[in-house]
Amino acid sequence: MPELPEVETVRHYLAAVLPGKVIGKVNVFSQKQFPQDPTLLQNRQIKAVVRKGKLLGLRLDHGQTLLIHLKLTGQLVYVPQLNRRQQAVLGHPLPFAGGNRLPGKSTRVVLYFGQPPGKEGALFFNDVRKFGWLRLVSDQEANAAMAKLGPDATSPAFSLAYFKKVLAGSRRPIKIFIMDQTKISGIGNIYANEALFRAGIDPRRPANSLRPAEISQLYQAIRTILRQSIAAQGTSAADDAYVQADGEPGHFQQQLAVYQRSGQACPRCGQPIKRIKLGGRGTFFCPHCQH
DNA sequence: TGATATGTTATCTT
DNA sequence: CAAGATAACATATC
Repeated sequence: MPELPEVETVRHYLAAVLPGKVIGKVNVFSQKQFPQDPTLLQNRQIKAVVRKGKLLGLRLDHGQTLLIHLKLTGQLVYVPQLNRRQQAVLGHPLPFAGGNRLPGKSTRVVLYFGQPPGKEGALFFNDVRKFGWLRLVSDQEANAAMAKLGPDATSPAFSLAYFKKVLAGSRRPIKIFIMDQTKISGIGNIYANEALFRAGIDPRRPANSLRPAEISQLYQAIRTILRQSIAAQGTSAADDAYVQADGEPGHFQQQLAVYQRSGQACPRCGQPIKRIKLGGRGTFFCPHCQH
């Protein structure tokens, strides 16, 4: 699942290779996901790669930004060298993209860089479930879209004081609350479960029922988990399409304590991890350690 | 075969 | 009116 650490890992990689490159040919295989005229991107130079929460943006010249959301199964893979048929061959199969060749079965949009197309590499947007999207907007519109999101969970704007304030105003289950992108952006199902385990808090607790010490623990847990996952290049869980921008999986799945571990031993107490549904979503926790 | 998983948003309900 | 709950989206997998 591309959540904050996964999107940040992709952003970090792309920020090292894309700025300065000029978009040449653009292929759109799924119009629903990029409904605009592909030629609008032609001959445009990439200036920077930005992110807030799970939303990515390629800042272009002419005061425009290509916003990208990976949703559930989106992948952004950059390949520096293409063969004569404009194909990329990776060292190993790409989960959900249908093998190790790009474009593949689930490739939806391709941006080719340089002239002839692909001479300076290509960026492949793959997405099995077609929930992800690309949208070219003005910088102002991009800023507005990002302003609609709550403070990024890794930014200073997400302060303990802010967290206390917004929690006080909601009776929703704490797990659902911390996944609300308008309150805090970047936390999805994996890290909501992991942060609550680390903080020892039951995911069903009403947000406004947390005591100051618990809020503090959860705040620290969120920051720690996200930092550790970014350091591990994100989580490529079971049945998860997430890969880094070079096509390699992340490593944080090795450190997961509860996510997708129902029935297995809690790493702290050894009791089995339980799975319930909250807001229609899978929720994993240790009934013995989380209250 | 049909239930399941998932992030976000539109829409419905309280 | 606002907060909260739920359906819808797409598709591979079990």
